Amino acid sequence: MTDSSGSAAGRSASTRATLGSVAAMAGVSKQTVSNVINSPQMVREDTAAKVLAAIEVLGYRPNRAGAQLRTRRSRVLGLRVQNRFADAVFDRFLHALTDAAGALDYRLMLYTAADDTAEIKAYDELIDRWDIDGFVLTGTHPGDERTSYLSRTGVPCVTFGRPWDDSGHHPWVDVDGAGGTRAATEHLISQGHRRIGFLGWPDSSGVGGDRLAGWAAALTAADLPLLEPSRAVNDAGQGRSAAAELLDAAGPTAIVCASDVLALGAMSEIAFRGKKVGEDIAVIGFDDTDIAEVSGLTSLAQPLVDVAAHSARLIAALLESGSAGPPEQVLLAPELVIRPSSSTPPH
Amino acid sequence: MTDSSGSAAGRSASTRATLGSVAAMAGVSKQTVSNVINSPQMVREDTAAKVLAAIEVLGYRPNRAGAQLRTRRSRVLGLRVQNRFADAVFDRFLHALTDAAGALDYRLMLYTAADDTAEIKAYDELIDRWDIDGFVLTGTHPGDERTSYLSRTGVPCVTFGRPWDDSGHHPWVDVDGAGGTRAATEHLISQGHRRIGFLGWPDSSGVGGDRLAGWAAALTAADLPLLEPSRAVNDAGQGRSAAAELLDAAGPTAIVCASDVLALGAMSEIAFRGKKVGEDIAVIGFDDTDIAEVSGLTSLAQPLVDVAAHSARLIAALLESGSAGPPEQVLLAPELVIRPSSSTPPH
DNA sequence: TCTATTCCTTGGATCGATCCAAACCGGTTG
DNA sequence: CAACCGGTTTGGATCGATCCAAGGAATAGA
Repeated sequence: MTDSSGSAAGRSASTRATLGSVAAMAGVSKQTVSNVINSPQMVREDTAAKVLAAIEVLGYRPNRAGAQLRTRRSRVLGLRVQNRFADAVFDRFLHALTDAAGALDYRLMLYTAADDTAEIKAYDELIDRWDIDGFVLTGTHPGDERTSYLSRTGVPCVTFGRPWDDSGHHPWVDVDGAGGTRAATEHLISQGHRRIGFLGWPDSSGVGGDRLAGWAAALTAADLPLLEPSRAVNDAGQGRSAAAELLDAAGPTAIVCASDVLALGAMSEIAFRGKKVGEDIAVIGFDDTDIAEVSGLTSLAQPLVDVAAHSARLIAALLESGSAGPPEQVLLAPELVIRPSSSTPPH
Repeated sequence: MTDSSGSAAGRSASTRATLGSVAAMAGVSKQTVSNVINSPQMVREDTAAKVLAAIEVLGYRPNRAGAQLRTRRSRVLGLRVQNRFADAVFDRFLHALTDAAGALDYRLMLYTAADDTAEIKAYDELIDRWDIDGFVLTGTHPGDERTSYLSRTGVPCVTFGRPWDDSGHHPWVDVDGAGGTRAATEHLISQGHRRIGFLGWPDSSGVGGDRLAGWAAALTAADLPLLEPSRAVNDAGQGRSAAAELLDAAGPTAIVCASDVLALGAMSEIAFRGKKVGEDIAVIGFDDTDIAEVSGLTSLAQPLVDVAAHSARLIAALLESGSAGPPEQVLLAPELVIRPSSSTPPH
């Protein structure tokens, strides 16, 4: 041990520092070294100093595998990635969550599953074989069986997305879609718009219904007409056709959309008709993706960094102190980012 | 499976099946059970049958933590996620890699790092503390110190992206950018274009230089003029200004771009000038992102599923059989997806 | 001085798997 | 009949950490 370099850089794999080697060097027992690291308050200061010096010299880093074997805790969280096409919101959430979990000394392990049934099947294996401590679930929807399965088996989880049927017995974090579309609609009303349409998804339960509800609430509160919403799956082409119907049927001067992708469809239809987005017909999207930024589209930005931070905090709390009291539930407001597509009053 | 009590669903945490409990039930030693799983050829058939029956009944799943402690192998790969803005190509790669690695019984663990230096600092910790077996690196560039650091410390890695300075002593997978832009340029030439410009990135080494080179090669081969390339960072706004310069300075009838984002900038500038993309001036992008799909932009699709499959295969080979012979290097061709932005001949 | 109490420290068992060397076994072979 | 053999099987040590119960030293009270 004359060689001071304990780091991976300067040594061969055989000379990794262990709890035992640190203990030997500091002249104490392994348990004391462990206490210095895990329960510093129960070791005398001078002893701790000796141990810390040894840790420093040897470049000791506690190894997870050993601890994990004893404690049955891996400090690893599972996150499913959809194998369908990339979803900008999910991907930004994933990045933020990696950061937020890392700050609490948790790591993310990825897995794929074709659908919820496959995901539920994967849980047992991930838990038994890989010792995953808990899960962060996304894309909750009415009839979601994943959370009930997990709570039945006693596996901690947090969801990004509220439970849409029962109140749920797990902590969750979500973005207030209704609040967002309501703010968007009120912004349009304050600009002078009176005929404001909604372009949403076919499924009016869950997220889609929430966003629709905010639009409807704002109009009702302002005593304005509720034009029949138009619906399309989340695709620019479909969105464009649906926008065409909406324009023909109801003649709105502004359209609130359930997503940026639908908004993009609406904008192309408007441009195709020789009208100008913003000047002739206002459009507002949801998610504040690249699409919004490059096309000057007003949109609702989800506070994904905060969502991730809360998610990490909630599951860490669940794992470390168990569930004391009712699960915490966090609802965050999206931010309306105003761009040219909605900043001109109607003529 | 008449009784599901072996699965996580039907049991309390205390009754997990272990190698020992399987051995006891089958009336053999732990080692024999281990052999049935890891070296089936060295156990007699009737013994194996007994053991397999016990495994089935108990729902036994070998636990990684124990194996990992002994073998120093975790079957976990590290992948860095950028905490800068989301990158559609990276995200699709991540999804595909999770799948591909999973098929080989490897899992992905994520980590973040602000820059390469921070990433190098993170390696030691990830290896010592979390027992990560190897890394999949993305975004290689000239002067990249990560791979040399890893090879110096003997940690296996594969890169998505070729090494841009030396030939590298590690396996890699990359997409042939030059081949792609060359094909794109040849497609434009076959449409009748003669003045074809290039809108690229400021940095002409690495990926950007590769894509530029393909364009130049096609023009040289066809004996057409090499218009001065225009350059901008990867942003639609910057791309638009650079496109304006290019249009003013060289009067091209077609523009090959280093990315879809730049192409989007070019398209807005063209539209702003009252010209039509495709009919008046052709544009081709790179990456085949959502942008391309929704705006009818011809683009080069990177075969990310194949890239991921090769990456997983190469690092698995490195981990399982060590490096026998020179590292394998895979170069895949992107696919030209033709859309309206380039399908009309120039007038 | 002696015991009680608190605070700190220690040795040994343990988690679940794999590695290793030795034992076993039915069947040749010298 | 003993030595030998390859193919199987076994017990015990081991990886690196934590849990547990007991040991020891210092302080306080009797």
